[in-house]
Amino acid sequence: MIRDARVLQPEFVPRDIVHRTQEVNTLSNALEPVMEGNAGETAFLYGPSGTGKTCIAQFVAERLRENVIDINYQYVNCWEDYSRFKTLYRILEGIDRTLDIHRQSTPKDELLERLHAHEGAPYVIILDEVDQLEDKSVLYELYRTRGLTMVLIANQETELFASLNERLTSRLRTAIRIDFDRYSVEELVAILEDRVRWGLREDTVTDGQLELIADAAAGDARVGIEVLRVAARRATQQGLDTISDEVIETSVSEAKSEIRQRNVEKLIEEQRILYEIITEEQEIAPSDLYEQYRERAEEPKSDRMVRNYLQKMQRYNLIKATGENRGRTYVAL
DNA sequence: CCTCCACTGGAAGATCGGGAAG
DNA sequence: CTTCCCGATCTTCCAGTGGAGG
Repeated sequence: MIRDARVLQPEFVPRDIVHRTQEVNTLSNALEPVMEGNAGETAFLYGPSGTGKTCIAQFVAERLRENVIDINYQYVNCWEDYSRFKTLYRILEGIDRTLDIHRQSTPKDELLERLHAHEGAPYVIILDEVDQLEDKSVLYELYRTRGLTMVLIANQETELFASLNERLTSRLRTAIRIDFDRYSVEELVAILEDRVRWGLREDTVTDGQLELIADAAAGDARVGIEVLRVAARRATQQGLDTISDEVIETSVSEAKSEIRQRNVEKLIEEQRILYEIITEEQEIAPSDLYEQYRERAEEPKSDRMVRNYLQKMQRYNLIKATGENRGRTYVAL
């Protein structure tokens, strides 16, 4: 059934983009000066998750690298590398192969100095989930770095700019802005068809079934591809030659819970205790939550730290805080 | 309406762990 | 070995906020 499992992985970047040609062209134009060895325009990619922002940024950057011999390119996920240090470290990794990766502590600001000292080929960096950056001033420092071209990815413009200071805001106002809307069912079907062509054997799934998947994914390609992956795996386990409607139906919820499970696995012990309490209670007031946590944890952290944990869990879309101040409750999703 | 106080989240400083320097 | 420096984590303190309950 499955011909090439990599094609069904979430991080897979296809050889051809079947939609979003407008967005691809706009981003290509922004990066055009890199072809002549100059810095490109700063580009902003906005849109909900699963609308192809990351995919298109990587696609355009990869294509650029194929056409220009002398170019450096690095993808940074600011969700994982959220601190100033980690971000700069990751960016340096893209140009400085001799950087001693075992060295945990470096003299203060040596990272930025090294980056500024770098002279040579144009450097294109993609900063994904840039709104997750703890210290946004690093963006200003990067903006000022010669020869550096930034592609910034975030969910919402207003949310991102709210966390930036004026100096940075006015600079970034001139950046090229590209909006990504949710995929329509037809577009999503086309994307899934493409994955099926490369990832699965022929005639294992009908167009009608892809429509079913696209419909359940509600414009989110990540969910759609995950459903396809789970369905193909299930059908294989059941010894089927083709994917049945029944398999798709059960795969939708399984795919969604697998996406959630992957996030739960990223939690540390303390956060998992909190997640457990909240899922048991469904909805809980802050003081009750703090109390129950103190009872269950072997060495409970302070309430302030618990609030930090809760914020992180909200970003993972595992829980939700409703209401403000006294009216606040935490709800399991 | 007003007051109270539970709750949030920023700021500053302490502590931890690991690596480098002496 | 000790001392210093770093980033990360955590605590302490606290100002600001707005819903609950008189």
